[in-house]
Amino acid sequence: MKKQSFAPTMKDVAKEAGVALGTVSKVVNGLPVGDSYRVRVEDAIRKLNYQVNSYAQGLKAGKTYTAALLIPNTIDPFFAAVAYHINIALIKRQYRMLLCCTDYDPRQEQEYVVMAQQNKVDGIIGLTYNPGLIVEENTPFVAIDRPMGPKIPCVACDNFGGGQLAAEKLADLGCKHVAFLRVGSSLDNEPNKRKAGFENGCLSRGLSCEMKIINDGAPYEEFETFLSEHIRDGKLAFDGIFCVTDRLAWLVLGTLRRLGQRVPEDVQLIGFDGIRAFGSIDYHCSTIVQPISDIAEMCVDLLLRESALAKPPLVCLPVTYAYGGTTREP
Amino acid sequence: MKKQSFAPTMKDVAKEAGVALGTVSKVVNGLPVGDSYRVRVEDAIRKLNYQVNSYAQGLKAGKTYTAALLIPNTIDPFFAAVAYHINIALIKRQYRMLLCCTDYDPRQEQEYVVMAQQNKVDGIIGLTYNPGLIVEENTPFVAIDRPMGPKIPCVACDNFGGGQLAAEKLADLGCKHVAFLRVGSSLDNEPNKRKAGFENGCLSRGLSCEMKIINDGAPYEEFETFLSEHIRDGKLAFDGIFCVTDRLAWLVLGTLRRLGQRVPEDVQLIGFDGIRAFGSIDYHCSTIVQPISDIAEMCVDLLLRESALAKPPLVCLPVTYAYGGTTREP
DNA sequence: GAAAATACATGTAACGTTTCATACATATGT
DNA sequence: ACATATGTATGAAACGTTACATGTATTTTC
Repeated sequence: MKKQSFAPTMKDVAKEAGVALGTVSKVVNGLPVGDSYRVRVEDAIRKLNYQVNSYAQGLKAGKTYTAALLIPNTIDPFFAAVAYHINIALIKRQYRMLLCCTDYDPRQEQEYVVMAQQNKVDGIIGLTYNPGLIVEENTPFVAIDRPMGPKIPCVACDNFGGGQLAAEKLADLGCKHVAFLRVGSSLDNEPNKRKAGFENGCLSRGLSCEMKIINDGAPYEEFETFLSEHIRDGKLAFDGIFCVTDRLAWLVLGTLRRLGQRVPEDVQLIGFDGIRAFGSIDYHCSTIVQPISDIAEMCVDLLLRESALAKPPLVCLPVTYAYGGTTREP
Repeated sequence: MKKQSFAPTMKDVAKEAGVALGTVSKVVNGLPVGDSYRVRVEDAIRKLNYQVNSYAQGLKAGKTYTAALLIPNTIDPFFAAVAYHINIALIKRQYRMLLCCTDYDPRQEQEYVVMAQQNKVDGIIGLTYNPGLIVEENTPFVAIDRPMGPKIPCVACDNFGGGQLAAEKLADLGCKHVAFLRVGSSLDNEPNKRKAGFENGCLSRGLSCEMKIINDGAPYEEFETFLSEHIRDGKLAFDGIFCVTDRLAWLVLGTLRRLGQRVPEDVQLIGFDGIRAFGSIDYHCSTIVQPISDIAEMCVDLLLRESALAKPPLVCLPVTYAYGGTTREP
């Protein structure tokens, strides 16, 4: 048994075409080769149905043209959207994407980073809320949304400005008493910028604001309890609500309706992320839109840029407001 | 410049530990090595922070421990769920997943298949509705949901049985006049099994059934038009509706409410897929559940099985019915 | 205590590619 | 017609790993 795989190699092509190995390599890589040689090689390639072995290429080049994307899962529509746009941005540059789902598990996240290093992926783009993640110095890594330390570039949308924008919008739309709802992660001890921005916006616009933050393990019913406790004689104490994500906003929208509150007549609702679930207007909410496609492009740019930057940048991309039916407009 | 990459190799480790190259390899692969050698090698590995280069491994072994998953996108929650479960199934077997999003584009799909062959991924799992896709004989390929030809195994849920089950459920729940709604793909000329099963079920249970199928390019408003045309004096002509996917069911749920129909009081609604969007009861519908995790396991089993089967199987996994608030129970 | 058997570290070849110095053949100049 | 210059195909080395045949040191047996 000479060969275990039936796949033809460059050597086979060279023999078939009656040329040297190097000549085949040149043809495959589009380097200048005499025409008579070129056609002979091309014929042989077609005849044998030859495909380059990119693992041999990778070994030689020390490059793999593959990048890993670390996200918690593909189920959450926000992560799914990130995966989608990162994939597009990588494909544009002839890169492939190794998708690594971590389920928020720090152990798995660390394993994936090591695995990515072993695979010699050319870099890692990580959307993780794990501040303890250890990334080797020489591993190209770009963080999404959360800064991972002084050595690692991070691309995020303007979370603070988005929170502020939400407050201003609610103020513009006539709200007086608003609430901020959030599901916090127990692993994530960073102060929430959307909350900070919202608070700041409320302060400068004179809105009274109440916060309700539950932990990620807690049942979402806590929001229902919170809201129902703020209803007196059928009337909710808030005329505006800002939810930290669209996903939460959708849930709260259902909760509010179940509690007999009309949206946007009685209470206006703004989410964050700009996820258009299923492309349906039924699942819209008014929201602060993250420029996910720009974020993806920027991540890939930073990851694949030839020269490492002296100081890794913290990129902050602008957000916009989009009407989605849960506010009193237009 | 001796080395372009700073990553240490087995040779470096061997030199550091003062042992032979082969000994390092054995330690790395857990093969029996004398204890004194083992500790020396392990120390050297730690000291140099050595990581195996799996591209060299792949080149040597002709195996990459990577499989490609071909799906249209990660945005559709059904595809996202498939990606999630396939990933889990692959990880269990120490495989990694290369995710390839095709956007339903036959050209891209074909490109990805070739790319996958070049990468020498050990196999491809494809969820595609492209009957023209050319897959080389010797490329391990498993299709999800759609049979791709006599040479390629396919794993699907019991679509026909699911359609039938939906009809039976609606009949059991007292429906008399039902409708089937579907968004069809222009590329996909295969008869729809869910539709066939539903028709069959309606026939055997004496339900009158109307079909409305729009093409994937068409605006979803056509469903709204269709439904509103079947309302006379505020009363819908149907007391039960079966939608070909949950996604469509969610849309139709919104449409029905907008048309002043109560679900499930006036009309009962059943979807298909069993996707629990955002884990929220607000976005549930009663549905025929695909065993996505079983499908994923089965795909990976078939893909990685050592011995090729004489006749590639068409696996059909059973579906179940799940109550989700849009039918009159319990 | 010497010969045979065992155990295990060693080092080299091979995987399929790219690259670079070499060699050859053709074209140019005198 | 001869020497030089040009262009281009050639083939060997190298990338980092694994596996196997070889060699050496230790243990066992009578």
